[in-house]
Amino acid sequence: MSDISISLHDRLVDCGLTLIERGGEVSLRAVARAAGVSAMAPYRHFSDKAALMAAVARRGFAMLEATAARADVTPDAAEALAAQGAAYIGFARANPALFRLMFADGAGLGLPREECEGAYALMTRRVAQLAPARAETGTLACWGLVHGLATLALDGRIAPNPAAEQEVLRLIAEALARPVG
Amino acid sequence: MSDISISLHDRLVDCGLTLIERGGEVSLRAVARAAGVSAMAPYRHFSDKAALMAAVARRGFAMLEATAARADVTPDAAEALAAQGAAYIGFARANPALFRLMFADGAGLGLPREECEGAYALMTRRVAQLAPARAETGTLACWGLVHGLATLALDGRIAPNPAAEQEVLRLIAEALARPVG
DNA sequence: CCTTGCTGTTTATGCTGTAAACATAGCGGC
DNA sequence: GCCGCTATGTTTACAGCATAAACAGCAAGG
Repeated sequence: MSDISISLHDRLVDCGLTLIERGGEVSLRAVARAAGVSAMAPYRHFSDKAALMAAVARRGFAMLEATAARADVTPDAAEALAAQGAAYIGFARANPALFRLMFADGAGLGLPREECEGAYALMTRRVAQLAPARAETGTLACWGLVHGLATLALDGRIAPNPAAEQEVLRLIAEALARPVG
Repeated sequence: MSDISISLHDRLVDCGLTLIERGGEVSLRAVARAAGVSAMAPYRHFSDKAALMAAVARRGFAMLEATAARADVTPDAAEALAAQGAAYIGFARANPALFRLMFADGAGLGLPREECEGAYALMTRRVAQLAPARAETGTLACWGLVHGLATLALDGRIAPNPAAEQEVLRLIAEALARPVG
């Protein structure tokens, strides 16, 4: 098509990302159409539809990490944690289909752990700073809570309510900051 | 087929539930095959594939509520809350595809609120008992956390670890029980 | 009896993922 | 220059999907 300089491989991932950001179901054929090639062309670069979607999901995880990193600016650990959480939830709401691909559909996608856990590592660091005595439990709690709110939000189960979400995030940050009960 | 006494409508929902509990993708045709009728027969009882799946999801929500209710036995509110959470997560792990249908796929299914919130109401009651001053925030936190852990678990993002989950659930229950910070 | 409505059937259409065979273009070795 | 090789694309073909349309039997009610 217009951009002959980049490989079809990358163009397919770009088109997949664009299509999935637009919301609907993404078929291999639709991606191929968007890239201006035949329906079978993607198979020269990806063994599967799943492999193509995995490449798109990889990009998604990179975007999520970047979003969380951008939010993680203040020196105050609790505040940074809440900001990360808000960014995570905001990312899910801004890219619902991509987020679903990354987590729900991505379950069987077989992406390597490290590719998926950039944002998780950022959170781990802050939790360790806040509650070194129970870093593991704390991270699980934070991630679970934030991921749950994100999931519920994009499934339409809870209405967008940043104030309430902030309150909840602060609730858990406080609980972590307190000495072990 | 064998069971002529119950309506095809109900038999289709039964078969849908059975198929989805077995794990894989559920096609309308597969449900029809399982019920022993032609591929078009379901359309006499459900306008859509989505309508049939909504009926299955409704059953799922009833099952989830029953599971949570069975766990909600002790008088101690914090303990009961943790037990409910464990039951919720256990349900998700035991019925991954059904759980996904109920929440992720069910986003656009248009089930009425009341049908989906049986388990939620049980939780609300306990949170109100534990932290009447911030019932709303508390319920959001509990639901978000439990739902997040359930989702992460069935997406293979966290390994099954009931002990760790109990610890996390207790952490938030304690945070709620404490006076407002 | 005859119509009407309910419930099922068969048939057909356009989508999907993917297998298989074929084309073509660039490239290293002779 | 030519020969084969590999990479990358094409067309064609097939099975499975949701769903539309037309048709068939059968109960109830006039």
